Amino acid sequence: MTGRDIKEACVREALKIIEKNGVENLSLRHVARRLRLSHQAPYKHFASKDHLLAEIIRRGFETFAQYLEQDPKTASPRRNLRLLGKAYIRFALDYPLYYRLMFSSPHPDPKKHRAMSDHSLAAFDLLRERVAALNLALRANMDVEAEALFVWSTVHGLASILSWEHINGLPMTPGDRRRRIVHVLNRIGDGLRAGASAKSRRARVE
Amino acid sequence: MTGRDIKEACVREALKIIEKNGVENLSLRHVARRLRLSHQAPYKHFASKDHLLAEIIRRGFETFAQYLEQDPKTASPRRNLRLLGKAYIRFALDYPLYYRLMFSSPHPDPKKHRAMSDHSLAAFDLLRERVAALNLALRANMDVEAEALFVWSTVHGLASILSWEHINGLPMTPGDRRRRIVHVLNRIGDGLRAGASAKSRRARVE
DNA sequence: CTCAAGCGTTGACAGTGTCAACCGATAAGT
DNA sequence: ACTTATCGGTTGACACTGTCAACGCTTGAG
Repeated sequence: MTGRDIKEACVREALKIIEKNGVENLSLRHVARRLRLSHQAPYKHFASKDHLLAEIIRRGFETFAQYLEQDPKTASPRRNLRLLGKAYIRFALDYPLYYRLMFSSPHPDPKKHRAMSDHSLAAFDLLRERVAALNLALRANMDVEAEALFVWSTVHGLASILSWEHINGLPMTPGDRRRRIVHVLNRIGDGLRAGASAKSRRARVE
Repeated sequence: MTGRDIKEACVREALKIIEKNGVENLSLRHVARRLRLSHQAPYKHFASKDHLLAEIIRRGFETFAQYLEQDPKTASPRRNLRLLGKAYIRFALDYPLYYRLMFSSPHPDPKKHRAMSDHSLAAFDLLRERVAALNLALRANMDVEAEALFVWSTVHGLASILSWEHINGLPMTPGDRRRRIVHVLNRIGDGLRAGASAKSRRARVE
């Protein structure tokens, strides 16, 4: 084993350690020990501990992007938006560890962090775009930005709660979970429908 | 300065450090140094670093509970639910640091952690109760648990995004922010309305 | 007056991130 | 083909961390 293999092995081993001991107990020396290498070996592949963490999170965003873009673009804007939401949730359920690292952990490295939040912003762009498409198709007069924030909030909140409970093992059968996810996604649709039909009365009593 | 004062000072100083350097760079020795005490002094008041962190988070949940319960109970269940949502958001905006520590950080101490997640569950209970009250008042036939999860998801997601951006300083004027918050809360109401009027067709095409 | 407990101290130890120096193999340039 | 620089591994050292152990003062209870 040499070269890029070791880099790969570092990432893999780091993920195992995070999964078992939590991200706050990750240590490069531990990684090196598990790989039977000297404590400085990982530094030949990552400039610092934060760089290793950043790489892990980067991969998280990578597969996240794959999830979000993998869904087929159908002819129905409404269905496309829903597929995006489902993909988002599916990612959070498939990779709760990644999800928590990406969205519920103190990020490292303000410089790399820029690249990450760019990724995150790209996801939001995708969402905004689909909301805009829906708006166009319905000939409605949505406040696209605000509507997108609503969708984003709900989906992100649901994903957070699910990935949190997924770990915590709160009592919720898979059937229940599935049903409630569908329910929440339905409510998003309901909200948007209401927004689309209420064309001009943007200002409402608070 | 002695006794309980020092305990208080530790918490205060720890908060300052977290605010400046992030929670992952908090160290008891640093706290002690800033207080011109020996490195072991804090251990006379907190059994471990995690216990200090747990105390900080506990206080977060405490004022969180105050926020959620401070709003007056009006006669309108709908209004009550909305007030709860607003209080939730207000807390996240007033104490973004607390909010992130409570909901977006690796928690310490699995034993204390039980007490914390109890607090969090208590908040969810309050929400569920108000949704149930709304359901009763409307003589609707909601799936209260699912409906509450919808509300919880949206509010929590919005609060997360806001507290995240609040730190990150993303371009959003206070006016915009206020308007969008109102918008999202309106959408929650729209979703619930749709749920209340669709009494029996619980199962819908996914 | 004794003495135990509370609360501060110093000292030590293992574990951490990271800098510096070293060293072999291997690829490049002359 | 010989030099040489770079890559990727090594050991050693440093400052810093959490935490245990032992020590001392101060003070209130018996």
